[in-house]
Amino acid sequence: MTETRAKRGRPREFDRAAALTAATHLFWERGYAATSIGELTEAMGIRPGSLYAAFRDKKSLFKEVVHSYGRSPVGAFMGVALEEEPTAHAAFTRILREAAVIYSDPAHPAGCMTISAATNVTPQDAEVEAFLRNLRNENLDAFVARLHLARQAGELSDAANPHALAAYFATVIQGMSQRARDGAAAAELTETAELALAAWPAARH
Amino acid sequence: MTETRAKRGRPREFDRAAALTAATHLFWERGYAATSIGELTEAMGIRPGSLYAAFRDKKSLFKEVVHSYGRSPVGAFMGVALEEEPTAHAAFTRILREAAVIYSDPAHPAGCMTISAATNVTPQDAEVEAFLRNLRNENLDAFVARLHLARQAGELSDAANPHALAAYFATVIQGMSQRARDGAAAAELTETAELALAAWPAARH
DNA sequence: CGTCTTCTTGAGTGAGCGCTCTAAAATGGA
DNA sequence: TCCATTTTAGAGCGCTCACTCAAGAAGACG
Repeated sequence: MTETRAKRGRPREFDRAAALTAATHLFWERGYAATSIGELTEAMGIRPGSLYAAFRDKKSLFKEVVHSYGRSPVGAFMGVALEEEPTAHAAFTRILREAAVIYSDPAHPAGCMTISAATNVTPQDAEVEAFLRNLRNENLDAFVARLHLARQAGELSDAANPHALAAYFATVIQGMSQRARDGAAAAELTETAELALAAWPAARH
Repeated sequence: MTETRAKRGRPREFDRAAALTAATHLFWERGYAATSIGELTEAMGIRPGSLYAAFRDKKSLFKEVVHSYGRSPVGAFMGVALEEEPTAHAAFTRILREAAVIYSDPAHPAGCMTISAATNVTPQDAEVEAFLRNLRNENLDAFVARLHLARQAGELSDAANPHALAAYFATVIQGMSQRARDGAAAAELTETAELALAAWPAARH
């Protein structure tokens, strides 16, 4: 976070970004609650004291992991597609097709971390669960906003329901993440994406 | 399980079925790992010794909970629809519409327990995760089988892909469970279900 | 050099976990 | 009545958890 480089005192001996990447992999694979400080310190190559000095505590580390994940290509592809594609139909087509490939990419843990990393949680970790839930709902809001814009622009008929469509696509995406974690490969997820796109109202694209 | 009633020895003082229901509610709400023996015994109204005497251990209790859940209306509605409906289209239409209502029913925890109760799990609880994953994949297999039958019966064109369709519906259902746990109400889930049904190939129903 | 600041190390904290044990209590059968 | 059997209550087992602390190490600055 605070990247005030090389001031006074003993310099940090480990690569903070690399440690964050290692933590990301573990949290993504197992989720927040099922990942222990012991596993984290081992994967990050540091001792507990260093972890707490650099990242405050487990919750703060997790939140920073999620933020950096959200700025990575794998975590940001939806927002990028919404921005870059000229039409809503093109944006959601791209989102679903990319999700199929990204969620099943064996280069990293399956699925979307925001969707799956904090689903089974004790009451004292409820804050973490709510944190991810908010991100998911913000994403849904972005879908709704984009589809409202599309309707105003005439891409969708006035009869189309932006909220219903947005919720539908969010549902499919969350389901695809689950299927990826259950072992579904890119081929299956791509077929699912194509079928899901059949729900797009009117064929005027 | 073994319901050998009233043999010798001191009779059990608590209602085994009621205790199982209380455990179901907790596991459904929080998941396997985030539910402690202490919370279970309090909710079930018994002491740890009684729990272990009656249910063996935490894993066995959870598996029995899942089995009884699978035999309840809320847990068995998909299999029932697949059996009772004369056509695959009718079956999947009913499944999606019922899921919308059941997953968001405030009478019990949101979503499907089989989908959400063991997603963030430590390596030593991997068996529990695999147990639920197998149930999900068996459900997917049942979808595939039903759609194969439908194609043979001429309900679907030969060009239709039973596995792709089955995976698509499974994906939507798992996504609906997630959305329900994020607070989606029956109205939204029903809209999602109707949109999802638009993917059904050819309009010959 | 000495001092200040920060990081690293390794031991160790209290709390909560799943689970067990002992002894008393409650039944049926001999 | 007495014994065999099973359940109960309650204390407590060993272990792991997230987290802390004291002491030393490594740089910057005077």
